[in-house]
Amino acid sequence: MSNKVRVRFAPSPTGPLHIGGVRTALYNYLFAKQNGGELIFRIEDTDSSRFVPGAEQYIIDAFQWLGIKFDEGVSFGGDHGPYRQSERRDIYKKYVDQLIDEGKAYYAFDTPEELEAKRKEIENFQYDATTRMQMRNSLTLPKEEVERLIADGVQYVVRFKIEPGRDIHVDDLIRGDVSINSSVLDDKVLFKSADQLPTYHLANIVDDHLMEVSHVIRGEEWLPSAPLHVLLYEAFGWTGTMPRFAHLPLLLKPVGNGKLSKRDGDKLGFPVFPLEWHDPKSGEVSSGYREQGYLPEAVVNFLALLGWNPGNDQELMSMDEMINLFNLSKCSKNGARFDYIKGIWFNHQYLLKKPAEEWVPEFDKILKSNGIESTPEKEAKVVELMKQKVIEYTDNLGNKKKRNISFISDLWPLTSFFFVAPETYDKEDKFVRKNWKEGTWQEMDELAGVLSAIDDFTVEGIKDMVEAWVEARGFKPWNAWRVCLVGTGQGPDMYELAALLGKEETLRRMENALAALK
RNA sequence: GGCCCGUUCGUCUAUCGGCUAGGACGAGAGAUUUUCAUUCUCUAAAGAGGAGUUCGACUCUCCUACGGGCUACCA
Repeated sequence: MSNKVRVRFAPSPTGPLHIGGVRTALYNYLFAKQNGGELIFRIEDTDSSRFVPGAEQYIIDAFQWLGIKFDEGVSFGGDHGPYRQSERRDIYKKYVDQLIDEGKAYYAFDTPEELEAKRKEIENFQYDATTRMQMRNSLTLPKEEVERLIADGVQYVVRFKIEPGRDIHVDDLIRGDVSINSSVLDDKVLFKSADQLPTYHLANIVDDHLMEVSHVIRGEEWLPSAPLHVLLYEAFGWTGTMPRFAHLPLLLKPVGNGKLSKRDGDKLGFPVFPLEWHDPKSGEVSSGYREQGYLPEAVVNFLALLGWNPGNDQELMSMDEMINLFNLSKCSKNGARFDYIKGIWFNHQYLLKKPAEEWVPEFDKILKSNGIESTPEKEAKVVELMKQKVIEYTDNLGNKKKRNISFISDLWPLTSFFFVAPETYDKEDKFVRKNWKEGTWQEMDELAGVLSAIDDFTVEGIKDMVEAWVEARGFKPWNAWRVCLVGTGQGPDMYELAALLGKEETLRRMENALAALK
């Protein structure tokens, strides 16, 4: 085997991809790319009862959206296939038989009912060296009977025969040496009778070996079975090419105890899946980061920092930077609470970095959903407005104003005044009540006159004229003026606002307001 | 219950024996402001507890507590 770094992400197609799985895949990707290696996409569909149609495609789509690219695997090709475990039955059969022939595994005929009875009979029952001789298997039954049972088509599983009393060491890249005594391990089922497929453990080892996987980077939930996997490598005589292990800490609930689950998302209102998922059976819809308006770069950056950091204070990183900086030994060992609030902040940061033009398509959708059809004329204005905003929002252009935009959709309440003129004026509006007093009408009537006389209807042009008038008359017209143009206390600076609306629209709104608020 | 892993501000984390324990999110306060909001500045906020090793421990060891995971013919 070459020394090439080859890692894999191997989900089971049992539903939408959990955000924790996304992070695991991301770390695999970063590690592979940093080392000039390859990332494999393998589908572990050895549990036929949990198979969910559409899940596989969902996972592929999710990674595409996130910008995590695979080098080979299901839908990506490669010469280590097939990459779907359900298509590798013959391969597994061969290796299982090998273990049986060598006496490292055995047939077990115990029915689920018998096992259940045993569990009731013996407290903390475990199928292992202490109990297997009491069970019905090829170690206790005469050879002839075993052959007869098999010939009769009696259901059996294949169990791994674990020799007790050995300390097994797993050299984990994140946790260091983890050791466990083989006596606490049970004789794991390697091959299931129910669907005639191997269990995860067997398929995993065989595939990783055959696919020349060099590093296994996976969630901490696999740590307890890592010693079993080491034993399997030994049993096959593959110790020399055994991959290195790295077990990642888990993502925990934002509040309360336990690991992050779909329920938490529902309860606190954040997605736990990258893409929206429509469950084919229940019809239930689960929200996705993409549909909620998150940018893939933000999601990736946010997730990367949940369990890893570059060792300094840097938080905003592009994928390339992360590939550069990633380091398994800088991964934390303890579980990370899923702080979705910070995820929103990341989105905010990435949104500000995006050129205004790139906001337009998304914003356009929001306009449409609010009944604003984009005419060519309006389209141009949208872009202009957004550019204006981005300039405001971005420090380096010297503007002191910024707005808290975390999602494109946040733009609507902030800009709706531009697209929707106030037709009726709500006199009970707190802002209107406060700023529309005796005499205001006359002032605004006067202001309308001033505005109509302005030829240079730009921020500067309006400002010059209005300020001169303000100076001469000695009152502050801004809030009342805002009532006229917006109808309430929203929007940018008044000069900016008027310039944005244009002379025609500004005067139209002044007229409307004067008529409505007489 | 058994086994394994972990434990620094509310949260994510920095520190790889020298710490006045740093940053970010969030929170609070003040300032700015032509509305809403921003922006700026500031503040509060942590080494689970107990033993040991050491000149010195957040960093190493052990115990306890707590948290997490696993304990299926699921992955």
